[in-house]
Amino acid sequence: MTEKTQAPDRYDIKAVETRWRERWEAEEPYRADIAQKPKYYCLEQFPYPSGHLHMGHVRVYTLGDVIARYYRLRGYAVLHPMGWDAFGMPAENAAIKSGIPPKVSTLANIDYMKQQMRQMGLSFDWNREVTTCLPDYYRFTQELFLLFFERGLAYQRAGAVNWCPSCETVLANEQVEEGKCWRCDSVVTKRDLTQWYFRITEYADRLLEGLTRIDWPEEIKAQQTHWIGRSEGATVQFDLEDLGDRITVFTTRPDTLFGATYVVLAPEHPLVERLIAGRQEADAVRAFVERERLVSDIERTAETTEKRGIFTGAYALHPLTGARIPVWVANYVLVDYGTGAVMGVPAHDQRDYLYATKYQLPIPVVVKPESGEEPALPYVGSGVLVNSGRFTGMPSEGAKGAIAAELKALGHGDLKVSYRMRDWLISRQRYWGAPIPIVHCSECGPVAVPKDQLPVELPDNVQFTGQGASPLAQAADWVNTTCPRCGKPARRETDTMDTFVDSSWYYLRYASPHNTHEPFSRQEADYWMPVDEYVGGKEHAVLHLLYSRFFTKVLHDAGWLSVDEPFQSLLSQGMVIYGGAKMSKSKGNSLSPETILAEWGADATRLFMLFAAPPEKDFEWSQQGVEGSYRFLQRVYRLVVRPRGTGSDAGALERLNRIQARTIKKVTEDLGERRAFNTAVSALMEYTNALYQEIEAVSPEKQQQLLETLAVLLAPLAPYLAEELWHELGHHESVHASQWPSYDPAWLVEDEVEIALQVNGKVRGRLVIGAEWSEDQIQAQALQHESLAPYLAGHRVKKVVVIPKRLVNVVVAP
RNA sequence: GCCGGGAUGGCGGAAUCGGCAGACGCAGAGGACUUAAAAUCCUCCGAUCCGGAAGGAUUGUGCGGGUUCAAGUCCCGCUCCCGGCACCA
Repeated sequence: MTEKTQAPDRYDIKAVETRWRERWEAEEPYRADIAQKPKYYCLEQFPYPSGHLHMGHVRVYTLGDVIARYYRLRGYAVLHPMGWDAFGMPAENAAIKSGIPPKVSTLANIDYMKQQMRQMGLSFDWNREVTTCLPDYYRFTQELFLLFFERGLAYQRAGAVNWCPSCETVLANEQVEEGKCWRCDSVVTKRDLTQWYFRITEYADRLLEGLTRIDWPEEIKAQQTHWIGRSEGATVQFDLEDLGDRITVFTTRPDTLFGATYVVLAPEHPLVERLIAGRQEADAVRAFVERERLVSDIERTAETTEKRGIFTGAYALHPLTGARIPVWVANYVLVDYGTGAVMGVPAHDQRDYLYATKYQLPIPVVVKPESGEEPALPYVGSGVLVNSGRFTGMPSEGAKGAIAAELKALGHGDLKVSYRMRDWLISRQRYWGAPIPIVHCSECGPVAVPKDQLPVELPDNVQFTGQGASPLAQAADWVNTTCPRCGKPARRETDTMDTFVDSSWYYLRYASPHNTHEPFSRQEADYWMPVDEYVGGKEHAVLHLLYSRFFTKVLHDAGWLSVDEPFQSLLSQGMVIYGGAKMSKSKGNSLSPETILAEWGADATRLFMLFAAPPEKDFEWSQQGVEGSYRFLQRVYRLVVRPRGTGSDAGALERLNRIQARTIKKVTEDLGERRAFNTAVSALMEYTNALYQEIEAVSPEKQQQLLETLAVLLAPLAPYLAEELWHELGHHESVHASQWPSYDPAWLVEDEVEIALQVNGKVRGRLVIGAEWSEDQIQAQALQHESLAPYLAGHRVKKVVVIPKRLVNVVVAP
């Protein structure tokens, strides 16, 4: 009995999804075009093509897709593109193992992942796909490098850098987490190397200021603010006794200057060697410096590490008192923050206090609390200056400026702002990245490759050994070239760029993906930018998200762009959890999107991810949970296709009109403003339940209209089923090209409301009131209501609070 | 230590501007349909107590205070959990 005369009670997910996927791909309904209507740029962070989507990708692309589909239905010109962050080490490491060239494996991975995205029903405009490892993209990455170079924002510098021994390359500061490589977790060591940097510190204040103008989660803004680490203070210069030199320190507490009893240099400070030359302390200091240099960064910068130091034998002169104070070298001073030197003020700094106690240096108090009592040491608060020459008696806050001014007048210091953030180290000693477009000439130095010679393409004939320097260095016929300026023999730069450079501007390339003569056109970028909603993970809070803001500001300054912030709003989604923990292969709790999509289909998978938690919270996958979403979709399907009776019950019609209006309003707000997709889904469930209750009591025309509303509201969330229902309802165009429903606000106004009757705040009864009732009328009815009688009898009514449409609270004396 | 976020039934979560806590779903219980099961449909479902039941009382949003007619929501003081930073002068 396979014969089916009635509508089936379930739909075949695979058949439905295949049918519409094929049609959508043929018709390309998601092409973004500049149009005479408001634009909406919805972007999700593009993936590294590892070979397979993971559940985190499924979540982030679902969230973005809902937003994109919603705004399309609202009539916006929507840009919703996708691409590939395709340079990076995994492909190169795979090449070392397997011999398959990175380009080959990467492009194959892209093909597979693209097919997975198509299966998920994601509404990307594939005509705008960008792939950062292809020359038609990275030639512009190189062009942007040259722009930075011309503007003095890209420069080479020698110095100690972070080196990941496992990745065989250097890392930027942002890419070292607790002393370990962000990618592979190896302990990072130091190397002295000449490397390329982007001068992001020049934009520190603008990066801070911009945060006040964008709609990002507090959490992410706080992380960036802290990373930038702006700190207002002063420099103070201490002349060295018997030497022509001076030591410059940075302090945030110039008010405590009179309490400085010693000066400390970082072990790596360039002055150390000059200070000790010829002194009896020299050998001991050198030995100390050598020892400290070997200590790893994690240990070196841990707060709990014991403070160790050594006296250099040299003395400095206090700039205001002229006192002789000893110069030390100590492990707790960092060479790359401030000036790499500090003044030791033991009474008013925790670290200096510990140090001075250990080495028996004097600890004079120069700030006392307002109350005048003796402070417990170290006293790091503000107060009034004591023992501070002519500044004695001054409040410490005011003394900061006064002392800095005095120093400036004497030529011994000035006000100064320091930042924690360092310049961005972008060189990588790896093959699979965009080559830095520079030629090194022995006559002219580093010379920019002229624009018309871009791209500097990666050579194919290289060996991947994973050893030593960039594999590019071994490609002799590639490395050896001529100087673009003088024509003499020269060598190409063999380092490639950090892949974060590629991803710092991809959102602009989407505006002009086929432009062959510039990275993007200003006219197109100005139409689409800024990104209205950017969806991605929190792990990029100070990496990609900071770098992209920096790029946008530089391009704005160069006149290439009108905006100076790339991402107006940021939706930062939580992790996908399974079995109580973040998924990982090592924990054996990973879920494969392939299996899940095959079992439940894209719609149920999407719907469950949206329903089970708000976007920014972690989301736990559960088998029973996705079953619930699957059941709901089947229930909706049955509601639409099953044979239904009809009727003309005026009460039912009114109730259905009301819930229809309420649902449209709720789903509109939840998708559009609140991004509360979980409550949007629950509203649709309630609507569906209500339709089940009494849709048969109204006319066929009203039924059609109620169900059409359901299909359109469901379209952003479950695009395949919505399309199927839309066609079941007799339409021939796509539901995704239809219009978001509107509602008559009159239906939101209830003409009868049940309110709570409280006595002393406790609910004791209920009362149905008419919308037109006055407060007096409500109060009168409430007071005579029989349910309150036992509670009012024998008590004096002190007060009656009437909240229209909510409750009446009668306050009685005990 | 500092910064940010959080804590609500057995579970995920809702309560958007101080106004009836627990929407919606999951799990569970009962019932209908079925030869049976699945599926589906209907009902119940914070805790404690009273009651045969209908119903009622008390209590309840991490803890302790406070403001208010009214607090999950506001204020003060804590506890614990998650995330970030961590000798940054």
